[in-house]
Amino acid sequence: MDKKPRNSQDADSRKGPWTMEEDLILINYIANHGEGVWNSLAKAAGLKRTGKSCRLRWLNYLRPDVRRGNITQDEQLLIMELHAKWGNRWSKIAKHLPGRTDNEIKNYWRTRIQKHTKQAENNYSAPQTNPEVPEQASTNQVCTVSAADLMETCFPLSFQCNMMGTFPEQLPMESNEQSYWSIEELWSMPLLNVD
DNA sequence: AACTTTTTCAACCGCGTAAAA
DNA sequence: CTTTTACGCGGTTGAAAAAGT
Repeated sequence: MDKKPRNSQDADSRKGPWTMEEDLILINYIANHGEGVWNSLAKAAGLKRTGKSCRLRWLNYLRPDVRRGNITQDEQLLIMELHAKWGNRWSKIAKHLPGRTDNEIKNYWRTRIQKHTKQAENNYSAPQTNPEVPEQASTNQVCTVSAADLMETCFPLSFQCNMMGTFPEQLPMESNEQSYWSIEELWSMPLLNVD
């Protein structure tokens, strides 16, 4: 019957999906005043949103340089490489993928990569109750096969070396021999030479 | 064509840390 | 120096879309 025993701060802030009006207000405000200082920005712009919400909306969606949609093969591989190195440091990983947000990469990893990793794992070690979690990149990962292991298993060494140093924004793409696999091909690979 | 299950992804939450008071 | 407030990050959720039956 009553409302917000809130901190007076975000007393009655809206939640849920952003409307087009809200988007426009935010875009317009930032165009005129710049981004940052999100709490006061939210108020000043007249948005009934928390600063947090504004920040997220701007960073992940409205910012002019966000690039959403299809992750390229290069990006897939880069994500795998960096995740193998750093674990779930999404923000850090995102810094190496221009236009991609931590949120998107995190989503991508969980839905497209982690799922398949688990599947692959189950395929070669089904009856194992508690497989060893490889100690990996400081953060706890939910997946039990690290991307590093997977890479090791799936990629020819020469290719790995190729990737690790300077990641190819432009590698010889259409060379005669296959240097890349699509993520689908990748996951369908046998994984049997893991003992 | 209608219903059910699965997948995707925008947005929320809590927590740790940094900055301000 | 201590307390409060803001920020940024990573984990998680749930509605909508897509895929399956």
